[in-house]
Amino acid sequence: MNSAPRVVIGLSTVIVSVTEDTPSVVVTRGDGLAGLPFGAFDPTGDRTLELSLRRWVAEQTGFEIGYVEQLYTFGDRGREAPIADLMAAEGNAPDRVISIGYLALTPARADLDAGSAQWRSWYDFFPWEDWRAGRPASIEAVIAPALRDWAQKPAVLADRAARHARVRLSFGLDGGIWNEERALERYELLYEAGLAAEAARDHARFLRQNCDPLVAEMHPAFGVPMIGDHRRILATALSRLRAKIKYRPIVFLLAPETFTLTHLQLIVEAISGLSLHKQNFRRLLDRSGLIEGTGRIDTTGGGRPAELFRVRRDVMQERAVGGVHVPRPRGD
Amino acid sequence: MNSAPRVVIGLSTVIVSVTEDTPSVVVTRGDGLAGLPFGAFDPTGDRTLELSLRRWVAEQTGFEIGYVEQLYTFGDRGREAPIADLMAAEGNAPDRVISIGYLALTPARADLDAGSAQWRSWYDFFPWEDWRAGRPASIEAVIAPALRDWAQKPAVLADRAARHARVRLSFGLDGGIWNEERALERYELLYEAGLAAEAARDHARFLRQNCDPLVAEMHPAFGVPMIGDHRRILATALSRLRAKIKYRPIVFLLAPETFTLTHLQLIVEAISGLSLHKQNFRRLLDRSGLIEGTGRIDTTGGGRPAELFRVRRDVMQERAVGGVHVPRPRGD
DNA sequence: CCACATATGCTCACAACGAGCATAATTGTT
DNA sequence: AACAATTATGCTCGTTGTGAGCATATGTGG
Repeated sequence: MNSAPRVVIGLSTVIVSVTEDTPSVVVTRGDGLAGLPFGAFDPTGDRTLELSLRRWVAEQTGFEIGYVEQLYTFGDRGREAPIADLMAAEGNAPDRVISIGYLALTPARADLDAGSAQWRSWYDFFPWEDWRAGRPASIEAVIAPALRDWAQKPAVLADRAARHARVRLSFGLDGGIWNEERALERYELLYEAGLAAEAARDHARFLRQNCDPLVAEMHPAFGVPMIGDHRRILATALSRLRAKIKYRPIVFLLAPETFTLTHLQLIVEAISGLSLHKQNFRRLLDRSGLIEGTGRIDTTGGGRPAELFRVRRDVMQERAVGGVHVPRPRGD
Repeated sequence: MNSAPRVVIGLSTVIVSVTEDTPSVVVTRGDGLAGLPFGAFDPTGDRTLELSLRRWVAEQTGFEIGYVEQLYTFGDRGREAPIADLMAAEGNAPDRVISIGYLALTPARADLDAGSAQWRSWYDFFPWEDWRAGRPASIEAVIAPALRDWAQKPAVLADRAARHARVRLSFGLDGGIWNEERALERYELLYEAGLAAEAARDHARFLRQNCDPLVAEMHPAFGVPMIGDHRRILATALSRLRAKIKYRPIVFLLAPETFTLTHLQLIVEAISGLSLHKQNFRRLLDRSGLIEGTGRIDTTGGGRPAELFRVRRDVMQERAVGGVHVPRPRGD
């Protein structure tokens, strides 16, 4: 009965939280390989996509998520969402899986219910994205050479030039400037160049080979792989969050009720992967009018105690803008 | 046979072009009510969503689209994509329709093939969004009173306050500032307030009534309605384009090969719905380094002839940013 | 009392930007 | 030919934004 093709909508969520200086995401350990929380949309039951998402995230991880936004819808054949495998294992393989990625932000690292989910730094998956202590050495040592090799491959000169330009632009090599927002672009480039473990897996799968090349020797500089298209979705979340933090006051969704300015700065630095000028960060926040001091003081730090601030929720909504302005290097 | 639920992926495209000072989109006339070009994704045939889109846009309108980006995926029950009706009419009703909106930009208004498609100003659908000649009178005269009525309806004080705040924020009433990027927010508000004709239709449909309330008397200030969720997708496109034009050099995708600076300014003004300061616009473009003068001159204008410029395509790619900076009013 | 650490306040130079004046090069009119 | 009308282009001026760094305040532990 070859009636209508079976389409399944897979929803995957990047749940982000920052503790101290670590930006964490919820991953499911599952069969050893990390993955995002995911589930299938119920076409007959769920009224909206987002409600569906909230429902099964609560079921799976045991806590209610607050802020959620849609990231992107993927539908490439050959880069299927892991729900495809799950259903195939049940002898229920769909003709096609459409994968919708979501981003959720939570202030504190809420305790996770089951043992199947845990928090993990997103820089485990993208080591090259953390520039807080300067440019990661592995870029020049490992990633750049591999990408240059890839760029040299095409026979036609123009193709080589195009590849070199892409490498230069996305990774800021050869005097180019680093743009932290281009995280997705960088991951996609590594995937295309066969330097993401997922690329080898998808390729083997396409050839219907039965090996599991994810265990193949891949240099740690290229990060920890994930199931299905989940690292792609995570990279999308990274890019979106880094861009949005600049023009919308969403940092506060990641901060606790009261916080010191240093605390807030650590969150922004964790997200953007850059280190910021302390005094200017304070000035910016001061002028934004988005926060107000509580009289209280935090004495847990080493030096002079810091004042605790809180968000002015009334102003939050009003503000069209209200980002935190990650600086560009000037004349450098 | 109630086996697997039938899910259909509908793709709709907002194809944008600007001629003179009119931002146009391709709409299909169809049964009298305007709609965007749309089609169903073929789960077994098409390799990617975007390829599917390009294929049937070419089939339907007869020209190849260039730049395309995904907007958003809608799945609300009760606000279905028009493909649901189309399939239902064929006795082939799906259990659920997921609607993915796309935005395409073309420089010139390419000739449309069949008679079923035509270009139309997007301000026909959103008259309140055009502030180029100052604040539209219909906002204060028609829209604001209707929204204030709606905001007064709830019995609980807090609900009324919340509604008033939303109205004030999105439409910049009572001293609030107008943010042209919030086009989607404004349309959604009008829909929720029952001031978009589509809301009445969806409501009647939900009640399984058979009337067609779209023909009901709705003041022209609320704009021309569209089939299905297409005006929602169009509003999404408007918001996205207005935001993106500020930080990415995408204006040039809407401009011809060579153009005068005034021409470019007209495009930006048409998109943003605002009028800009001429000299500052020039200075900004000059400093961006994104364009270069051809020696040639355009004499079609009334006064002093203007120099023709072209894009420096090499620089286009390099630039992380490169928007056109629509100004905020200062101290107003 | 001192070294140390962190928080907080302030200045300075320069870039970005909103606004408007002035000038240049056309066409059409008297 | 002089002049108004129109549009393009060049420039200035004052204000605000911002990168960078110095200086001071306030806690801790020797």
